[in-house]
Amino acid sequence: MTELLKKNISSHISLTKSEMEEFCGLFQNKIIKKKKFLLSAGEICKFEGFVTKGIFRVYHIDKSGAEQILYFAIENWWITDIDSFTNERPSQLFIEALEDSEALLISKKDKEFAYEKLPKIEKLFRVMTQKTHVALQRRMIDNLSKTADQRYLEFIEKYPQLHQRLTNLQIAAYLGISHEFLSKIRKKILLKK
Amino acid sequence: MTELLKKNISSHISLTKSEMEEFCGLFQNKIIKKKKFLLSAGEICKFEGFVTKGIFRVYHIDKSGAEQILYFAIENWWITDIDSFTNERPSQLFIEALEDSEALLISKKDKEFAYEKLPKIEKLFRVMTQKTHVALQRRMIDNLSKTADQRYLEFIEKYPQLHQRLTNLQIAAYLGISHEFLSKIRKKILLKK
DNA sequence: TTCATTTATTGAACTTGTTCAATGTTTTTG
DNA sequence: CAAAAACATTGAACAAGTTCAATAAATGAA
Repeated sequence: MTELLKKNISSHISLTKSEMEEFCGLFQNKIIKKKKFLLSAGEICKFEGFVTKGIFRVYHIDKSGAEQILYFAIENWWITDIDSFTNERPSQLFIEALEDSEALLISKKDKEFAYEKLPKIEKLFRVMTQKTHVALQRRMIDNLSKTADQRYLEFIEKYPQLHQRLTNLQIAAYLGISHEFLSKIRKKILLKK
Repeated sequence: MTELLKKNISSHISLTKSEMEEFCGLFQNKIIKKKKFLLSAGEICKFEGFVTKGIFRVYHIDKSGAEQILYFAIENWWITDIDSFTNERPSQLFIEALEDSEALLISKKDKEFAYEKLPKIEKLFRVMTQKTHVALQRRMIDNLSKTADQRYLEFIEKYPQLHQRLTNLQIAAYLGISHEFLSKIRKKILLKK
């Protein structure tokens, strides 16, 4: 059940077999049905999770009720509200399953235990956070400099497997545009082909 | 000379006096004159830096020649191109001093030495990267959901000391709008007061 | 299968933001 | 100090993106 997790960890750092077993033993499998929430705004995020099945969206709802999708997570991706989890403060985010999904969760206490006992775990999360940060920097630059057309085209090119599983409403909330405008962009692209 | 650095580190983790001395001893002071570059796109970023004087801008130039500012760094902030530094690949970013500035720099080799010898340093950079990442997530959400007016007002409110040292061109490049439009926003705000 | 709900498309009017060009202001630098 | 360079403002025309409302299409639940 933790095969995918082990493979993921191995892609970042190297652990001995027993270290790997010990660390992965700290995770608990959780099944989340479509449209159910792993986290809601206002709660304190009690877990860091690794997706083994399905797909999640991590999003924010602003004062006017509009949704902004921070990221999607499919199999082999990690999910958490890093701010709420590390600082134990109420989350501003929602994490919702978009399909029947499963994730392996680790609690804060167990994660801290791992940091103490296995120094390489500290490295694992440093490296992963760095990579996530680099990706977000790129997205930030793209959002500052590119039109919605370009961002949409690059999104479907970069995540072909992902965009097929999403509605246009969700993609629009990720790109930061209205779904009506996304519909117009899609039409324009179709006409050009 | 490393007083500010020590204080900064202490705000994230606790080190013994000798650990602190050893780690801080790995940094070299560098003076960068106004309009000079600490890093240019195409180069491999050889340092991670801590600003002790002045101000830097970290920015990207896109294909059409427009600049997007990823962040500013004043005294007590860290600067690097984390992607180029960790993966030793050509940078896409420029780091330029906007005033006569100084920074304490650590090389990759010395930083890796510190990771090996002082496990707490691993924690230091994990924690710092997490905080930076949380801040960038917030900025991403703001950029997806707020108008330029709101983003400008929040910027000057959040960084009052910073915005006074910047030109409107630089603030516009950070907010992702043209400087002409920023000028119009400023006028509108003045009229309202 | 059918009815209800969610999702997608379209058009028209509107708002936000850009571009370009001209002009004035401030800052640098020789 | 004077000249040059960089910065800021403004207006007009335009492009990008939103909002609202109507309709069609797809999906899901009973």
